[in-house]
Amino acid sequence: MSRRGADVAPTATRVRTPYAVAARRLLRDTLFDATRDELRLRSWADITMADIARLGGVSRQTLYKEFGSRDEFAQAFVIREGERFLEAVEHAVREHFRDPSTALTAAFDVFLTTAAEDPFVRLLLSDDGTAGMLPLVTTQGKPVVEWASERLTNIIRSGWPQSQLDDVQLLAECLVRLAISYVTLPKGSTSTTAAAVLKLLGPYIERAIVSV
Amino acid sequence: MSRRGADVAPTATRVRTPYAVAARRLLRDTLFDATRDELRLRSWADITMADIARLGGVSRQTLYKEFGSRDEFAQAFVIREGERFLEAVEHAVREHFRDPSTALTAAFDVFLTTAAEDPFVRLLLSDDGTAGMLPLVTTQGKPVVEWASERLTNIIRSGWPQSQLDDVQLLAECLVRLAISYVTLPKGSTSTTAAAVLKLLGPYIERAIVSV
DNA sequence: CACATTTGTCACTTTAGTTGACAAATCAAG
DNA sequence: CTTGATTTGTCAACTAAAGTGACAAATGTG
Repeated sequence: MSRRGADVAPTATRVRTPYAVAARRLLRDTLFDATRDELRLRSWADITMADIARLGGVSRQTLYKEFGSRDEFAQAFVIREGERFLEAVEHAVREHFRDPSTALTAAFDVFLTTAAEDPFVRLLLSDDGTAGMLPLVTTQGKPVVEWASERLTNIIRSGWPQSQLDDVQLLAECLVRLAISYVTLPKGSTSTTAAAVLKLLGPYIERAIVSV
Repeated sequence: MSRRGADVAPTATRVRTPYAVAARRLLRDTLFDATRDELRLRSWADITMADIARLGGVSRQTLYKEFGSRDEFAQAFVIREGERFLEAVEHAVREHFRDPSTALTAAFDVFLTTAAEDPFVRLLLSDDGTAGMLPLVTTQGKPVVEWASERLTNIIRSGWPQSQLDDVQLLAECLVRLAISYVTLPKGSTSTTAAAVLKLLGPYIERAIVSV
């Protein structure tokens, strides 16, 4: 078993997550989890970087090395929390990948429902303003919106590959923005909202996605 | 939030696994998992330490640092695999913690069944002799037996705290030895075997565990 | 305004993991 | 049973990751 190049035999070897990669993810997850738990007790403003490091069993320095600053950490944290919703959305879309309209409605509904029930989101909304993390999905929400839009774009494109990229990007970004808006400021039931959004975007979808 | 001594407040703070600990466990798990998968393709004798390290995405040296030698690694691996069975056993015991006899029968049965269905155990038994890992649970099985005995002792003692320690240790060790024996060389159905063992050990249990 | 805390950064130490090398043991082939 | 190749186990030297203590600058808070 010499150590040159393509070793042994490529016998359908499943891609194994190498330790180094897994360890990095573990580090991030540990810190994220610590933060989420701590957020149940204290507001984001009250939690210092030193706290997070200590709770994760890591030095403050490693925390800063992994995430450049307090803000970056918060961004990453919000995105990680958001991933849960995007997974729900992805699932909902895949169940209706033939009919874009139904898919949109189902996905939007699922998103709003999941979000409304999520403890972290409730915390985020019960926020009195300056103290918490709310700005991270609104005034300073650029990274989150960009991330979610890209994620959603991929979901849509994987279901409707014939669609035009920029059309989908536009749709995805606006959907993300609407979703955030309706989560932070709900109006009516989730299904009503979903139906309304479909009414609004249905025609565009008809043109850009369906009839290509 | 000064950084002295017992910080903040001991507000029922759940014990969070610190990163360093989790990372170490991750390292071991990564290597164990790699080995288990590889064992489906090649025999233990054919798998070199270099292979394991490479599959785990780690240098051969770290592998040796974590486990002193090939043998120690194998021991640890077998024990990790065995942990699954002990969990099943623990569960079975806890369901009958009032009646030792029933607990024993159920646990023994569950153990034999779980083991018989386990892919790794099947591999271990389909072993032609010198090539595989079989010696690790028999002729060189001291660490495994000791580990399993201690584990089982704790399970029993947690259910029957009034029992005498050495009585339980004896019982546990013999149960472990019998279990290994009946796994490697089955005879009759699992329930028949379990009943037979109960018949054998029932009187001892009656004396040592029940009537104290 | 003055005081205390927190952030972000730096230079330094320690620790974990990598690399390449090597003798000794093991094994396969002739 | 001897040769040659492979593998094991160990080493010292190197690199990367994390920890430590200190500090100025920013930020709050009374």
